[in-house]
Amino acid sequence: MAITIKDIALKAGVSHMTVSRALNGSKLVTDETREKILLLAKQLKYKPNLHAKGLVLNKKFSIAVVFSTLSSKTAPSFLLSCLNGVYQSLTKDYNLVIKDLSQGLEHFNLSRADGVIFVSQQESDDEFIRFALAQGAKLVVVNRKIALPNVVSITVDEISAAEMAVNYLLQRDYRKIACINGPELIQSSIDRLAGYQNALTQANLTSAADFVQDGGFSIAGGFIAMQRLLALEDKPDAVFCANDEMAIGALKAINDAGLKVPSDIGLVGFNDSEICQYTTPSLTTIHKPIEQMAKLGGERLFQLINNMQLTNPVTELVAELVIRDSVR
Amino acid sequence: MAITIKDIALKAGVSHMTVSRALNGSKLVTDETREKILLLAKQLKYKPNLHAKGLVLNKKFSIAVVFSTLSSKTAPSFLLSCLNGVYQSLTKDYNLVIKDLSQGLEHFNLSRADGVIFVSQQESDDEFIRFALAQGAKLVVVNRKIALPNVVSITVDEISAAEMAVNYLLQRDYRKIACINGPELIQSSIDRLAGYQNALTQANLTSAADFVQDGGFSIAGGFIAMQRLLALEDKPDAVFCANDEMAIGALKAINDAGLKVPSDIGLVGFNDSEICQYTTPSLTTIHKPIEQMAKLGGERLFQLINNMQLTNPVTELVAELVIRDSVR
DNA sequence: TTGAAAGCGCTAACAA
DNA sequence: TTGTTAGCGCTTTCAA
Repeated sequence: MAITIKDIALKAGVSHMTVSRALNGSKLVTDETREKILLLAKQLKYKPNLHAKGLVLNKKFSIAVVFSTLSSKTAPSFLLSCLNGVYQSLTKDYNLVIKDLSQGLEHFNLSRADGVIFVSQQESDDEFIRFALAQGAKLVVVNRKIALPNVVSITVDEISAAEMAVNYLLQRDYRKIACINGPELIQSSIDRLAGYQNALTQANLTSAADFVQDGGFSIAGGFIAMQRLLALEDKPDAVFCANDEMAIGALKAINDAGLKVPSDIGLVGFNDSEICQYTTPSLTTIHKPIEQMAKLGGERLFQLINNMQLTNPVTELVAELVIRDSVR
Repeated sequence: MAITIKDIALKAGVSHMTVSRALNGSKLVTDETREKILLLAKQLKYKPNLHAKGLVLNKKFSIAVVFSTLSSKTAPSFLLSCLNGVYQSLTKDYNLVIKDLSQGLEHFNLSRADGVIFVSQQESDDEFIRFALAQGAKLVVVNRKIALPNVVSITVDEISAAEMAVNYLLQRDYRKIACINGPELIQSSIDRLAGYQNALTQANLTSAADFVQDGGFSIAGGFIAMQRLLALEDKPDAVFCANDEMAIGALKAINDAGLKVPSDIGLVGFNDSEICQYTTPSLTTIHKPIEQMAKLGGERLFQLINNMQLTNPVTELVAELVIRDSVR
C-alpha cells in the first residue's frame, strides 16, 4: 500500500494531525516540525489519497468535459482545441475527465466531478443542461448561447461572424452567394445561416431556397452539397461554408467539375483550422477562438467551484475574418 | 448531500449492510428484500459514492490516457482516434482521464488511476514507462514498440507498411523516390524511414542523402520539406510522406511550383485520415488502424486491472495500402 | 439470511 | 502548538 500521513507521523514522532496540518500549510505548526514533515513526505514520495480527502471534504478533484458525441458530428480539430483549452485551465490536483452523452442521461453520474464544462452543439442539449442544473451541478456551457437564465456560458458571436464573411464576398463583387450549412438542429448552423441571410438582406439580395444546402459539417457532406449547387441551372458564383471541413469538400467538388476557385467560384470557410493555410488555393475563413473559449470556460468553472463571485455569467467572444486566396 | 446506502436502509427497514449486499448482487439476500431495496434505490436515484467505495476497495475507478504532449507534435485526428478507441473500451463506472507529460514526472500522480494507457510517440518516453513500471502501475503502451521486457503493448508494423507504400511507387514505375519524414526521435519516423530504405535496397536503388527531408509531422513542415526537394538539381519523381499532414503540405508546394500530382510527382501519405479522400487529387496512403489499436489497448488494460491472464502481451496490427489518385 | 463492528485515509472540531 | 476523537460512505469480517 501507499504511504499515508500516519506513516509520516510515525517517523516524525508526531500525530497524524500535525502531519495533515503541515502538509496543508496550516500556521498551527512550528517551522521546525513543518520542515521535518515536508522533508519526510518528499523522501517517502508521499502522495495524498484523494479518495480519502474527497470523501471528507466532499470534493471529487476532477472536472468533466462533456461532448454531445465523441465519435461523430464534431471535427477533430474542434475537439482537440476544446480539450487543450480546458486542460490549460486546470488547477493543481484536478483531473480532466472526458465524457459524452451517447449512453443516455440515466447512466450519467454527475456526482463524480466537481463541475462540468459542457461543449454544447445543439438545441437538444438543453435536456442535459436542465438535468445538470436540477442536480445543482456547477456548470459552464461553452460554444452555444443558452436561453435558460443564470447559466454561465462562453460563446462566440457567430451571427456577426457569418455576416462578416458574406459581406466580404459581397464587397469582392460576388452576387450569387450560396451557403453550405451544417446539420439543421445545431446552433452554429442556425446562427451562421442567420448571419448569411442578414448580409444578403442588407445588400437587398435574396437567396433562392436551393442556394442553401446541408453539408452535415463533414468533408464528405460539403462535397455532395457542392455537387448539388453545381447541378443547379443558375449556379452560385460564391459559397459561404459553415465550417472549414465542408469548404474543403466543396473545393474538391469544384475542382472535379473543372472549375477554379476563386475565379469561377469564391469560397469562404469557418473556424480557421490549420488546414486552411494549406489547401490550394488557401482558404479564406473566419477565425473562431475555440481554445480560448474552452480555457475561459475552465477558468469560470473553477470560479464557480470555489464559490467566487462571477462578474460576467455570459461572455461572448469575437471572431475574425482571415483573408487568404479562395476569394478573388 | 446525496443519497447513501444508510438512507435506503432506513426506508427499507434493514441494515445498511443488507443494502450493500443487495446492490452488489450478493446471494445472501432474500429476493424479496433485494427487490425492495433495488426499487428504493431507483426511486431515490441512488448513486454510489465511488470515493468511499474506492477508499475501501483501493480502486480509483478511472483509467488515464497519457500523451507525450497534448498541444503539439500530434495530429488532431490521431489524438481523437485514440480517445475514441479507449473510450469504447471503458467498462461500467470507469472514467477516462486525459493527461500529458508536459508538467514533468515529479508531479505525476499515477495512483489516481487504476491503470494507464500510454500513447507513446518517442524513445524519450521510455522514462515515463520506467517511472510507471517502477511504481507497479498497470500499463499498456500503445503505438510504439517497447524494448523493455514484459510491457504490454499494441503496435502497428510500420516498417512493413512503409515498405509496402514505397514498393507500390516502384511498381508504378517511379524511380527517384524521396521521403518526407517525421521528427527525428519519433519512433514512427524511424520505422517509416527504415521501411522506405528497405524497399529501395531491395530494388537495388539508393537514395541520395538530400532525398530524405524532415517535415516535422506538420502540414507546414511538409510544405517546406517539399520546397527543399523541389529546389534540388535532381528532383524526385515521387515522394513517400511519413504522414498525411505532411503529404498535404507537400501537395501544396507542388501545386505552387506549377507541377502536377501524380503526373509530375507521385505522392503517398501515411495514416489515412479522412482528409485524404478530399484532396485534389485524392491521396494514396497507408491505413493505420489507430482507433482499433487504442480500443484494444483499453481492453488489454482492463484485463490487467482484473488480473486476468494475458495470452499475448505484445500485439502487432497490420496496416493496409489505400490506393487513390496521387500515384499514376 | 441479516446485522454489528471495525477500518480504508483523511480532516473538522474539540481538548489539552 | 499539538493531540484525540469522530466520522465521511462504503465493504470486510465475524457474530447472530
